[in-house]
Amino acid sequence: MHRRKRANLRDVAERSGVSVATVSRVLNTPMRVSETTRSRVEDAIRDLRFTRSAAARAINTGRSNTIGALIPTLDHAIFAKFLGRLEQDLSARGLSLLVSTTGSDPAVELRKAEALLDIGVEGLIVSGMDHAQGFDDLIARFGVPVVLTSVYSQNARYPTIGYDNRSVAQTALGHLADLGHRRIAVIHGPTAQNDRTRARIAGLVTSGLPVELSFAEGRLGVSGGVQAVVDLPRGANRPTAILCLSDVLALGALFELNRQGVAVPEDMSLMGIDDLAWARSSAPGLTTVRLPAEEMGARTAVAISAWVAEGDRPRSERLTEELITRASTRSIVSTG
Amino acid sequence: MHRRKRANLRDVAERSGVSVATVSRVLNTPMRVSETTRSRVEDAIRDLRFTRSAAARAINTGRSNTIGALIPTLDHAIFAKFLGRLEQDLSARGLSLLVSTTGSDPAVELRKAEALLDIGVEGLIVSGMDHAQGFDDLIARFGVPVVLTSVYSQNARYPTIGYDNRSVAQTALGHLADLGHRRIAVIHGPTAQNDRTRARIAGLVTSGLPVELSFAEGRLGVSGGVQAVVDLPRGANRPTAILCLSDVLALGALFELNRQGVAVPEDMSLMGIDDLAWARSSAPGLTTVRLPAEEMGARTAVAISAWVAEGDRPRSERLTEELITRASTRSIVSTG
DNA sequence: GGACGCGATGTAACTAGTTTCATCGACTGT
DNA sequence: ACAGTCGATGAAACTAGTTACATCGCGTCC
Repeated sequence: MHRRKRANLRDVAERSGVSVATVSRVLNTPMRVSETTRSRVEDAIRDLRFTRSAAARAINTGRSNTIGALIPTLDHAIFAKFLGRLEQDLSARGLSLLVSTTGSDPAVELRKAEALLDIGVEGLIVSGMDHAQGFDDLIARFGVPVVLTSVYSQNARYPTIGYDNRSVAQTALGHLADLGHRRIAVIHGPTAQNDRTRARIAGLVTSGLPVELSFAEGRLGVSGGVQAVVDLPRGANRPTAILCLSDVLALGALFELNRQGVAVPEDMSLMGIDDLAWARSSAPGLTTVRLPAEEMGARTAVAISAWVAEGDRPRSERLTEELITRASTRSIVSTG
Repeated sequence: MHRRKRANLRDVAERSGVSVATVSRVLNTPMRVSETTRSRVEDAIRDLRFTRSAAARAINTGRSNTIGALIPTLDHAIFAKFLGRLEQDLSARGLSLLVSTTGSDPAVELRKAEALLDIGVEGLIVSGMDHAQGFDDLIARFGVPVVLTSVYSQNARYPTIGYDNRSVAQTALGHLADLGHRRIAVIHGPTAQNDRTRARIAGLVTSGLPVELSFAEGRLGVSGGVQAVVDLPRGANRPTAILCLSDVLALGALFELNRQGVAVPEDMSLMGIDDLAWARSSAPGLTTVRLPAEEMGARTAVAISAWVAEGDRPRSERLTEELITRASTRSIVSTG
């Protein structure tokens, strides 16, 4: 059975004995239609199970009520949190969210951005500062609002809504330095094509704090944290604290330290960045830097919807990170 | 500055001195246009930075190249995995994915389904069997393909692509029973409005295995697992194994057991369901039942795209779960 | 050399809505 | 009683494409 043709405005107009203009008014500005004809039209709409074609609306109003988001991956809870809230808050404003994942590959990002724009998104939400050559041209061609998230910068080409990644990393390192740690191992995800990780590392390197840092790069996931701890130097070089630039890495580190019988925080302080949901519940609770992912989603929803609906280009917003001190870190001198 | 009006087909036609039909042909069936005019038109397209209006295309072709997905939450990694793969594979087939989260609330689901259909999705992907009253009417009204995921059933109203949740739970319980466990605590998420959790519990209750089960419901998250273990009975009633109906609950349980100094698996066997990425890396590695979330995403992409493009209504597909034995469970008799 | 076929192109109808402008009738004010 | 105003409605233009059908050369075949 082929689906029978859906009723359109003309059908409704014919059935209710009015013009298409009147039907359109019933749908858009019902107060301008007399009570009697309105109810007649509404009956016809119900009888014919009529639904407006979104495409036809879009062609006239120029609005698709759709926003596109380009994110590196859904596999990382921090993006999932952001996206979940973004979707909710956009939905509350009558906008739907088209999601595309890029795997952190700028070429893929460019391709998917074009696909989203072709589909007709009214605005685009993109992670990070660095994008493929040609990205700006593409945006200019479509003349569509773009906001950058997970980063904050005053002089970016597009408004940014996010945190200052250098500062985030320094907040974390400052805590460890305050506790007296001087040899600190930093575990981070891939730096290639990830400006946020690079900014965090830059923040650490330029912190000016009296610490000696060693860096280990692993894949961004629990297994990356495990591996980095396996490779940790022993003996005199051994760090007294581990700073993971992402909580998932810290989870892996915690597992591996457990496996090795290294007590946290007695024998090793451990710290993450993100404050994922489990960080509060882990044993020991994970000291971390809370990134306001949900708030970022909420603010981004507000900003982009105002931009597409009223044309208000938003300002960049800096969301502040927060040090969350739990049981996984302790002072180096309190050993005795 | 107002964005200047975007060029349309007529503009391109005028500039290149051909009719709109010819321009349309250059875009859709370039081989039917002579080389010379084609390049002339292509130049005009480039000069005017012309891009087809997706809405206008959709109105004519009846295709929006968009699929909607309704999922309970993005906060749970199993859905994120599914969705990530689904998006990738749809994208490879030229389809974009509109994501809506429902928070497991059928009323919200219904509302969001309607929003997606209004926007013009060509197909809908929905989790689970149970939906709000009115859902079927809505689908019928739009006459749009729907596939149900995370569940498998031969006699559902729509094709299902997923696993048999009763069987999944029985696979897990069977493993514990085989190891000799007789008193088993089951930790699960909310059963209200979650047919999958209910199906798993039903599978356990009707397993016919010689076990004594106790059930604890908590919120679906790490903290839910923690709390359930805190509440675990002591003394003679104490179970010898814990079965969590989701890995996130197992993670919470593991943390709390760690905190209590209960050795896993020596003093307590622990098992999950899902096989999330970290389950391999945890200390000890988590015995679990692998749910093929990614494969589900891939299969769903294939099924729905064939349905919307060629009209092939897919059959339901049962994806099989797999027992993954790791270090968190051990035989009850091997204590001595 | 005229009919035939074919590729290339144009004209105009068509998709499903929104919106402008004109019209009509009823009510108000003088 | 007659102009002025207002609310309700309709006709038709308009959005930006696709596509069926018509037309126009041009080379080929008989």
